[in-house]
Amino acid sequence: MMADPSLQGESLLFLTDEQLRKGIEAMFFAYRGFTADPDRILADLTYGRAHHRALHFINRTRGTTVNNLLSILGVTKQSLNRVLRTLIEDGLVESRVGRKDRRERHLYLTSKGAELERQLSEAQRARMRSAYRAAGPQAVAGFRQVLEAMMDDSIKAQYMALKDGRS
Amino acid sequence: MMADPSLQGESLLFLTDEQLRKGIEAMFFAYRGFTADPDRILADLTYGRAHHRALHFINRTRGTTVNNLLSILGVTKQSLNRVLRTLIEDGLVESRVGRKDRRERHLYLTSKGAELERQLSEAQRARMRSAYRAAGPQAVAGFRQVLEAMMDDSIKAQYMALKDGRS
DNA sequence: TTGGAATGTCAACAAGGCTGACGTAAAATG
DNA sequence: CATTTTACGTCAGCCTTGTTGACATTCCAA
Repeated sequence: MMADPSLQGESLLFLTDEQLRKGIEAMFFAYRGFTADPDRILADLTYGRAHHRALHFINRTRGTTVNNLLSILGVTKQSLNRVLRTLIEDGLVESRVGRKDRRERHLYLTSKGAELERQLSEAQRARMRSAYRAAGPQAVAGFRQVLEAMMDDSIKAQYMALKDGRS
Repeated sequence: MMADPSLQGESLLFLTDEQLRKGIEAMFFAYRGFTADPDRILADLTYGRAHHRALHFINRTRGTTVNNLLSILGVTKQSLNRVLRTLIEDGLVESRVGRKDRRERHLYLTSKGAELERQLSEAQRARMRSAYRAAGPQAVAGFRQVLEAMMDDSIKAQYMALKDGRS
C-alpha cells in the first residue's frame, strides 16, 4: 500500500510518464472487470452491452425522450433505434407518445424490463461494492474525483446533471 | 467537495445503491473521455482502438510473443491477427521468428510504429495528467486502489505482472 | 401555411468481436 | 524415432454495434 513514491506527499512533481501509464493500464483492465458481470448475463440472452446501457439510462431517467437518451449515450439515432426496437418488441421497454409534444416518444421500462435491469445492475453493483469496501472510503472519494476530472467537458455536464438531480 | 455524506468518516456503512450507481456512471462517462483523444487521432488513419491497444502493449512488452499479447488483450487470435497483419503490412510492427523457439513470433515496433504509439499515448497521458493534477495525489492513490480492486482476479494478475516488472 | 424539429425506417457499410476448420512448423514427449 | 502438442497463420462465416445518407411522417411554431 502506498508503495509508489510519486503518490506520497503534497505535490505531484514526480508525475512521470511511468506513473501515468500505470493509471492508463489500470483503467483499461478495470473497465474489463466493470463490464464482465453484466456481459456474462447478457451473453445468454440475445442482448449486448448496448442493450444494457439503454436499459440503465431509461431506468435512471424515466420517461426520457429518445433525443435525450441519444445525447446521454453518445450514439446515432439509427444505432440506438435498432437496440430500442428489439427492447420494445421483446416487451422490455414501452414507448409512449408525448402528451405535450406528440412527436416525442417517452421511454419506460416494463416490469419485465425493470427486472432485467435490476439483475444487470445488481451484478455490476456487487463488484463495485466489493471494490469500494476493499479500497476504503477515502480511496472511493479519490476515485470519483479523478474520474470526473477525466471526462470531456460536454460529457461531464451530462454526468453532473444526472448525478444528483432528476431530469 | 466531499459533499457526499457516505464518503465521510471511517466506515462505509452508508454505501447505498445510489452511491454505487454514481460510481458506475462515473466509470462509464470517464471511459469515454479516456478513449476520446486517441480515437480522434485514429479516425484520420485507417486504424481503430484495437490497433491502439496492440501498439500500446507491443511497446510496453517489447519482443512479446503473439500468445502473450493475446492473453493481455483478451481477444481471439483471429481477431488480433487481423489487426496485427495490417500493422505489419503498413510497417508499424515487425514480427521476428523466435531464436530459442522458432514457432514463436516476437513483436517489435518499428520507428514508424513507435512514432504513432508515442503520439497516441501522449494524447492519452495529457488527459490523465490533467485529471491527476486536478484531483491531487491522494485522490490518485485512491483511484488506483479502486481500479485494482475492480479487476477480475485473472486480469489483475496480468496487470500486476505488467505494472512493475518487465516480461 | 409553411418551415423546421423530432422521430422512425431503409439501405449500405465498417470495425472488431466471435467460432470452426485447416495447415504448417517446430518443440516436447513417449 | 514416432507421435502429440503447441504456436501461429489463415480462410470463411457470423454477430453486435457503430457509422452515413436518404427519405417519410408527424406536428409544433413562426
